[in-house]
Amino acid sequence: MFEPATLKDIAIALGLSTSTVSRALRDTYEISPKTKKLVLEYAEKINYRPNPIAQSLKERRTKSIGVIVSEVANQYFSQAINGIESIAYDKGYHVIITQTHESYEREMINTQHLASRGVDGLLVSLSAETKDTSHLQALHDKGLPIVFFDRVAKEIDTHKISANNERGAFEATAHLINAGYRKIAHLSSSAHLSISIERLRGYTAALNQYGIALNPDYIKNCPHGGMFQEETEKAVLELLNLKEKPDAIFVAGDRLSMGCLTVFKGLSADALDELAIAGFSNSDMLDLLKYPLTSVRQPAFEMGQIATTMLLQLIESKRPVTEFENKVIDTKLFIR
Amino acid sequence: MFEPATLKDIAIALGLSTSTVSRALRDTYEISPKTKKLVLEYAEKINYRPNPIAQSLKERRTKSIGVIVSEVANQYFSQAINGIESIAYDKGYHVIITQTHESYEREMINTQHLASRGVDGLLVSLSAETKDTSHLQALHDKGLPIVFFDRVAKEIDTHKISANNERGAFEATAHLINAGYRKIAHLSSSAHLSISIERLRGYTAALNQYGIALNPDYIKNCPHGGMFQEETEKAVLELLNLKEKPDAIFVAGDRLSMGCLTVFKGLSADALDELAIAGFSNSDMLDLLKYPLTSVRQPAFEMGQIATTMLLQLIESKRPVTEFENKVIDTKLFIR
DNA sequence: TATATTTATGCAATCGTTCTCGGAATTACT
DNA sequence: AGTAATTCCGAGAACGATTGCATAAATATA
Repeated sequence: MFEPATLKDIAIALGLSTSTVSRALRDTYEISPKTKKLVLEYAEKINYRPNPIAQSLKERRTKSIGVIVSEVANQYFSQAINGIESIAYDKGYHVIITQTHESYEREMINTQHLASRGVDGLLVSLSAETKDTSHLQALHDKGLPIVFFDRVAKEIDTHKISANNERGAFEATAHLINAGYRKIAHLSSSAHLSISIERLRGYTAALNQYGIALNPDYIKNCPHGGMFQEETEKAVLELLNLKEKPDAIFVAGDRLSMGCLTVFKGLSADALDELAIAGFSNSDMLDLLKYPLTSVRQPAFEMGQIATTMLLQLIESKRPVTEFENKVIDTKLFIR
Repeated sequence: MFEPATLKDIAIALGLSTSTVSRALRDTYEISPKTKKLVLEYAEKINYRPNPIAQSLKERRTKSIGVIVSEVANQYFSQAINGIESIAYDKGYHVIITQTHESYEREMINTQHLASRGVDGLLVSLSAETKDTSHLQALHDKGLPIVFFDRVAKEIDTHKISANNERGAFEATAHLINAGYRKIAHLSSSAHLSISIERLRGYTAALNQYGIALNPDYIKNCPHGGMFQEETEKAVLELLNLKEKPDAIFVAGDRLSMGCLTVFKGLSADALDELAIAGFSNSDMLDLLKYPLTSVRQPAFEMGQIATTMLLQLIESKRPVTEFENKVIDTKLFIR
């Protein structure tokens, strides 16, 4: 079986003590250049690698960060993860990705799992089901660095980074209005998520600004963020069956946008006649779609990078950080 | 800061030794029921959790498996990862996902990283660039369990699971032939990948069976599997600029299929006149595309599950396994 | 009652590192 | 030459959990 060399092996081979070898490898000043060279060369020769587990045990850190997202099979998150990795690997940190599939229970399990596994920090985007964040609050209180991205917990005081959801939603809605639509519905994820609240705010602000009355019937929520297509389908059909049928829909999420289009596909052409759709999406296949989807795109990669930079800063800070940042980044509108 | 309770804390609190506490918690027969109860209740009360790092150091296993894929922002892989997780988490294993972005160098780095981090096993799908698999062979020789999925290394003797690429390719090509196309091109990933070889074989077999001569000009490879759109674009345009322009293309990969369609989008309608396309893809947005794409879909989730089951079997096997399985699973054709 | 056996617990080593001490050996200074 | 300062290195204790071995106490046996 697989037996990597240890400090002790080197020490014995060179007739030194493990302390000396350890110090030589970490380039401490108290070791003579001669000895250092000897050790370094031998270590190189036998391809010595310090055992990260022993190091973790000793140093009480794992050089790894945990990521909690709803699912990787989502363009926004997979792009954000790429951003996270790009920074983390640069700084020598491992990234452990976990998925909640929008379930509160899985979010708690994953949180526990990562915490007990001893990650040095957490990058979290809340699940659609999550209303109570005390599982995260508890860890944060115990000193575990946490940074929220995209779907943030407003009640937890830590670094947060999100897109300018309100403005993005405003722009998309305004675009629909400017294109002549007046009966604009809004399809959103679960109502309590930060992103849902902000996007709703942008939507209503746009209606307001253009003097369009808000119709409560036009607002539909999908508590599972589109994880269950039936939920999306029900919401869309309810909208289309209103006596005052909307002529446009502003959709608040990637998965929901796709779900919505999928519902459309099953409908006759005249049911969709002149029905416009705009929505948040980070897919890069939108140009290939049959049905044109004006999209609000989030800078996912950059958000991942920034979140990670913030987290590593928290992790590597000497003294406890008490000033927290709430960074907001602009989205981009792609008209189709 | 965050100081979890240790065995010692319990031992001191109850006036016992750490060994007794440890044994009580692991329910050893030599501890009296009285003491066990005492320890268990106290541990429960203070919410004791054994330190996994210390356990790993002692037991020489980490209860984690490493996954190497080209990228998670790929429907096939994200679905496979869901399958992997579903099994791994059930059995108490962590999953560490890494991405190669189709780069050989990153594959080596990730492999090293995971190995030194002490994962108990590896689930690997090779990068498009990888020709030499000695980095994996070396670890396998040292006893690290490895299971390949999708893009397998034929020269390494271990469990493997892949789709029936040859038959899938055959069916897709045959479908194009049956639909009346005769000048069928083939766009593929890097030529040395197992999946490329098998899909090419299926393609040629279909042509053969229907008595269509194979035209070498019709076969184009993209060494980076579509990671660089320019590469894909060049290949597609070369095909379309042939004097004997193909009337259909069979595409061997998910990303390539999308890349191909993206090229199409930039072309005039008559350049595409009667150009059919069929390809491997696990996207669930295909029905929403402007351009119909007949797809070969792999059972990604199941493949992830099976690969993980195989890996855990290797990991938990008492004696070294020498008989390896090469599992092949059927794909499914979706005609569009 | 004296000895053998069982039962229940503690001691100490171990996994691979890091780091605090302290102590040789060498060099510098009166 | 004798002392002080410097340079270099090793012993050993952590980190938290597991486990072989020893041993005290309790019980059984003669």
